Amino acid sequence: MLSQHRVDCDCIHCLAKNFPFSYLTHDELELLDQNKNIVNYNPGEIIVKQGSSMTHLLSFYSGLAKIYLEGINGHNLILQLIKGSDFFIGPGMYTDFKHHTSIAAITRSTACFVDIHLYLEIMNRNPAFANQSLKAENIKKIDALKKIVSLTQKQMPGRIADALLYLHDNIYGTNPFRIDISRKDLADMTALSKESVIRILKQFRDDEIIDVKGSKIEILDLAAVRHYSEVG
Amino acid sequence: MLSQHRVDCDCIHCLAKNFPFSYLTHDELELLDQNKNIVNYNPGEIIVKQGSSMTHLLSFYSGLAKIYLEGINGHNLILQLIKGSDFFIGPGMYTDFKHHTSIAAITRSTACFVDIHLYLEIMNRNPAFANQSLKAENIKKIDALKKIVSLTQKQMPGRIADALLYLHDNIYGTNPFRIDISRKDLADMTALSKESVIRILKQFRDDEIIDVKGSKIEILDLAAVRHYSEVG
DNA sequence: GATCATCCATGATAAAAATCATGAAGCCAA
DNA sequence: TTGGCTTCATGATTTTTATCATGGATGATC
Repeated sequence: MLSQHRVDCDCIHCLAKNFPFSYLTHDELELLDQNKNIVNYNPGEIIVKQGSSMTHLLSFYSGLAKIYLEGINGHNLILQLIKGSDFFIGPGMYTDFKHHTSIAAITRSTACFVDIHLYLEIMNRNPAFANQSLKAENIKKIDALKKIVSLTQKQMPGRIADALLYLHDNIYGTNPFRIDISRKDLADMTALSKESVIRILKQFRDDEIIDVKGSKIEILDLAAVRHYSEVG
Repeated sequence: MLSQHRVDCDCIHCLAKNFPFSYLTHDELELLDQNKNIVNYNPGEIIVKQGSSMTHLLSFYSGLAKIYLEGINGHNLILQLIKGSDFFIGPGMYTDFKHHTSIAAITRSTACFVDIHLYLEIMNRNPAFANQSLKAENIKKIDALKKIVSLTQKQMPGRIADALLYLHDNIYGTNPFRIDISRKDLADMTALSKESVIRILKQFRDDEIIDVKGSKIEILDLAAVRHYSEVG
């Protein structure tokens, strides 16, 4: 049944459009194509495990997955969601060459793996691509700083507002949107307990800021959500 | 009185030893040397202001400073301390070319500024240096991930333990050590209130894990501190 | 369609941490 | 030395959030 996934892709047409791969030459893309490795995943399956060796880089092809930190006492913290056509380089690159986060599929997903040695080779001979990779990494670092502020300086309504805005702006892009993640995942995104998540969602619904029906969420008052996000 | 600071340095002898500058050629170091800009700061003075344009990069020459995020409602969060010979590239590099953190002197400090265009030029023509810069940035990103875990999943004793270990291992390197930062700064490092910091320090002292006399801190039971750091 | 498992929801309670209030101690400057 | 200022310290109280307990809804499986 996994054959329903489309796996016959080539890097020239797939990666060429994506930042930072748009800076690669045709030859370099063909090199990647000959060394790629496509894998399908069912919901819940682990794609990358924190602590394992970083032998390949991940170009996420389709589906939805969560990038998360395995913390203390079994607590996970979801750093970001990743959807079709996102490229992922972990911070273990150039340092200890281990994965410092885990990635798990939320929906059925397809991922494309690129050998890390090939990536390094291309990095060394294509400075423009190296610069753009730096840029991509720094954007993630800015996001991480925002996340630290959100998680340490905002209280529950502000953090839930941030999660709702993230899902709306970055993942689904529609309103209403149907979330594929559980309340537990929302809790792991906001570093709250799942009961607290449910309580704030109920409070937002009672205040007619959002409408929640199961997994379907509609933002009724975007300005109010943004306000909660800003004041904390 | 600022003339007490030594300001007659040259990049060839100063930067050549420091990662990632050890990967630069003699000519490149001379280029830096001709374009450097040395500034002295008194305690409390702002060296880099969050939100300002990133026109120069900072090579911290001597003293002690704090790199912090200006958050919500006047709350600051100290990400790291920076001491002599540390090089600082912010995540605004390659993205919006703005500073996303502020840096303020804690003790009298001297900083050396490098024009960003020059840095970018060297990055483009020296791939080995570019790779090492990536490495330096990724090490900071790993630290940021650890910080997120510390601040979101550990409670007060674990976070204070982390701060004590950071000061001991990374900043002062001696035991006992005399901290230059206030209790308020410790609070900003751990995202706690200053009263809570004082209470945990007192608890650690009562438990004979540390000895605190004003700004002098001695770790009496390093294993206990590490244990608090690990279990949260 | 009954059973089981998982997720969602909600109230009651407990724990964690912030805030408030108040002094004490240290440090300068006049 | 005195007064003023900042930092440090500590107890009382309140706020915030997690945990616990329980029940309902939903969905898959046989």
